[in-house]
Amino acid sequence: MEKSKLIVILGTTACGKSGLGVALAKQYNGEIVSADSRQVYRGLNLGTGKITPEEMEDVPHYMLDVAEPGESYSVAQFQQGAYTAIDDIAARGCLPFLVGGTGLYVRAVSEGYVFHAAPPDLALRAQLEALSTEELRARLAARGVELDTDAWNNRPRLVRLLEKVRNGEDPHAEAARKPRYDVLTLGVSFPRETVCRRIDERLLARLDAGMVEEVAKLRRQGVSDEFLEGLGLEYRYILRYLQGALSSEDALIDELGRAIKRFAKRQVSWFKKDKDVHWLNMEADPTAEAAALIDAFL
RNA sequence: GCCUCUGUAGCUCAGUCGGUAGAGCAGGGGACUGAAAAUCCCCGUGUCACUGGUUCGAUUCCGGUCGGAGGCA
Repeated sequence: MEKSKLIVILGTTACGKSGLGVALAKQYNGEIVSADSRQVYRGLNLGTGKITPEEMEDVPHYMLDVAEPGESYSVAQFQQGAYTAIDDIAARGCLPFLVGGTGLYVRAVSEGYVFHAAPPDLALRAQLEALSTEELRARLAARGVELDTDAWNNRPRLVRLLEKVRNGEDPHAEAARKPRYDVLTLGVSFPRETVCRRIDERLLARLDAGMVEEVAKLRRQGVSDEFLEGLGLEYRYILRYLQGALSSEDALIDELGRAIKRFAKRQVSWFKKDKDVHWLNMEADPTAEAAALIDAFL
């Protein structure tokens, strides 16, 4: 059976992925599946830079607002939902676009990560979380698990390894993948200085638009500080600002701006590993260039 | 005008009881298949303001010059 075609649009934050996605979707009778680990949550809008209903211009979007803030959500759930949405779009004869900046989520779908038996065990995690890092390592060593230096102090990863071992999964087994789609990957990016400038501008604009209030509102609705802290970036730093740990709006802008830029760098390191990305020239006409690539692909 | 403090990595500063120097932030590189905007790993040569002097040797001590901050008048 022939695989259905999927257009992936990835890139760092604040580079115009959403807009490009909508423009191309309209041109190709397409629909959009978001691949963003924070935009899956309802009510996280300004802080995640989520596309607004107006900006969607009637192009259907999927995998936005599919979880309640505070709820645990994982790549595997995302992959499942994205597969369903993409298959449905293709079945109706439309062209699916996967658009997003969460490297893991994009890749889980575009490369078809195969997830194993061990699902997250929240109770076990809570229990392991209480142990010292040495103890976590000791337990892994007792099970014959070898650690590389990158994971040595990485507690979430140590916990996950233990979780896998607990489920009889071999943590050293090669990660499996079963590509489900025929993929064309387009990348949007700007030189670092430009990305930084765009990040700063967008940050100020969203602050004006009421981003702080969005976080305050979530707290009022009962979303825990712990959850907000764990979301990182906007939610983490605005929370700290509301808690008084960041003394002024200037301090907030300063720290949050830096954090977003650091994040953009991590995104780049994720994406540049992928050799099949067609990086669009943003100085010229990225939509036209993308359209040419899509025409050739289809 | 006088007095005191100060001039060290892009920024903020630490330090060398004299043997050419190190942190945080920024920056760079990387890992990451069920928390991923999370989490973690690696990377620091800079005329130690300039200039004389003392010394085997000065960024470190002494003098001067030029910046900066404060105080007195």
